[in-house]
Amino acid sequence: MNHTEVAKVFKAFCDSNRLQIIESLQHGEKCACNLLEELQIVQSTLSHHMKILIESQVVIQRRNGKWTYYQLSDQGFEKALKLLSDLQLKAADYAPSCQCE
Amino acid sequence: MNHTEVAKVFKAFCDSNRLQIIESLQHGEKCACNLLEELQIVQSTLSHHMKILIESQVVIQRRNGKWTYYQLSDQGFEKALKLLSDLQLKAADYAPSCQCE
DNA sequence: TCCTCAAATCGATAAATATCGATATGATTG
DNA sequence: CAATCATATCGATATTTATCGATTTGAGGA
Repeated sequence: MNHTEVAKVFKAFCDSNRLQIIESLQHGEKCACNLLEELQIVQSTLSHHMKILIESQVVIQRRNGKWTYYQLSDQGFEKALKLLSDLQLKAADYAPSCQCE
Repeated sequence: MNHTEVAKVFKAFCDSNRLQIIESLQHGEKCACNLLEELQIVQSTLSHHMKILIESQVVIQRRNGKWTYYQLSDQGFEKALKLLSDLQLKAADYAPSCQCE
């Protein structure tokens, strides 16, 4: 996974509205209309954010007739958590400080 | 911690250059001059990214004379990991799907 | 004290992103 | 099939962010 793809995952958590959407989905599935009621944005803006959340894989969508339901993806979160912990300090092979001079 | 503050933490992981800096620091402390050699950016741009990384708390800096050293903060990463897992699905009190109709 | 050098800040510009209103798409209903 | 409704896409604009060159700041050394 290259840097651009990793960045795409964490982009999910870099916007206030997306964080609010994620929190709203913490307790289960919701349809777009419910999310729209809770947020101070119009429908096209919500659609934009949902697309980013789905691309980051932390949200999955399910269509039922003319309604679309969204829910958090445990798998997506595990993936993000793994990416994050992979970025952490590798204490085992800690190298000496650089010596500029 | 409000949404804007949470967003600030994850902003660290949303840019290719910052991800490269983090990876470069995985094996220990480095000074700005070393980072500058590795990246295809000028000094002022590096300084900009280091500021964002420090604000996100995943990097800490140490000044020694005229040199500045940067290293990853385990504490900062633990904080980010906790924030991320706190955003995850709360399976315990899973609510029924919304019923639009 | 003056000069040098590393890092931060400033100012300008380019690129990316968020937002909205309008329109298109695609499924359901009458 | 035509109308309706939920969602996606489009086009325009505003805001944010990344980037650079130039300047400032602040510590050391001559």
